[in-house]
Amino acid sequence: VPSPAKTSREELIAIALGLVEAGGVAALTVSAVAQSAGIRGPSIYKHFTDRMALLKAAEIVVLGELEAVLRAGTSGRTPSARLKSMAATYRHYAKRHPRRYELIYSRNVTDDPELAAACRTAAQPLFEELRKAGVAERRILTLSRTLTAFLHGFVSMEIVDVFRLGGDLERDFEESVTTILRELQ
Amino acid sequence: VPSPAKTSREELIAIALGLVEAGGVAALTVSAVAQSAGIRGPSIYKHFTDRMALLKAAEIVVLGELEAVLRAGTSGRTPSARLKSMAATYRHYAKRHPRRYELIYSRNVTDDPELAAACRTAAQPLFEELRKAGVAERRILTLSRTLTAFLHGFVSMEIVDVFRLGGDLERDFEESVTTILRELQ
DNA sequence: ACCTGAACACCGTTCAAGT
DNA sequence: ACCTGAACACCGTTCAAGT
Repeated sequence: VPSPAKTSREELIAIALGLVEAGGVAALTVSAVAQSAGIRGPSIYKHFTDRMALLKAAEIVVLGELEAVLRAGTSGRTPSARLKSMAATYRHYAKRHPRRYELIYSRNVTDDPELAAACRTAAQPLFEELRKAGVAERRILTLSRTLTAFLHGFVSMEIVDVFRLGGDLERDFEESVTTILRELQ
Repeated sequence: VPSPAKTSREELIAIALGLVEAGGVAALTVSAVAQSAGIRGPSIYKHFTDRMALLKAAEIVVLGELEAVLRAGTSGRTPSARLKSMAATYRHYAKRHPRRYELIYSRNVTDDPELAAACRTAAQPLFEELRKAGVAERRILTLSRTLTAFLHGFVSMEIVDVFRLGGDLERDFEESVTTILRELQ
């Protein structure tokens, strides 16, 4: 006689994301997820092997969301304009959802093939734009690394507020992107 | 009748750094530090207000170390060569001490004036080199942000091994730095 | 002044028992 | 098949008691 499911994998992931959004990665505890779902802590283990698996599932959702946001936020006529709008979109996503963003790079899970695939998917829009921009094939990987490293570094330092030295962050961000993409005329 | 001190603030910080080096930030527990120092967990609170204070003290040590390493590792005749060697030094420090590096950006402590001061100190060598390189004063803050954001982003993605797409990371790093510093003739 | 054991409220996780 | 309570080994932290 099976006991009826009070929740589902999908609902648990949604709850997990809500907890992260509200209180950061540390707030994503097995007990808190269970409580929100109306079950007891141990029951979580019927849906996920452990807390890390829950974290991983949430990370994959965020990476998919980021990809969609990047695609939707990229506009402009020139390749340069499109890449700049994509960079701005990346930054705004991270600033609007700092907890979700930090989840991606919290690296609780390492060396996971599914997560690696999700990372590549999230990076896809950038590759496509660089290709459309006519960047030489052997230059694409390098330039994408320059840009993603800068974007990740800038927004994570901004979220954490390392930039306490004043100045105009909007302007600095734009000038930085312009510097990095200078070769695109 | 005072009970004799079995340890000191300095020893506890050294132990804390050793634990981070060995097992990451999560391995820095109050009990583990206490055990290494030959005292019981609760006694830690006679030396530090809480675990965060211990973390903060360790972070400050690492930031000081980073500054010293950057100063020692910067060489070359031209401004461009000096900045490139500083960038390479930064990367090598992070790769050699990934756990210590991640401690700096783990951001367990936020909005702390002492920590902010230590961050500024660690960033000082870069400002000095940019100034020596003759970069216009109103451009220094922007360019330093471009470079530090890139450096932090690159090494943290490298540590975590997001770069699973092959290619030559050494070359990509150097080309990226060259791109960012292009304006230095 | 510093160290201690006992205690508290929390973790993640396992497991036998329920339905 | 899923949920439960009890249990375990861990956290960080407080506090009264020791010296």
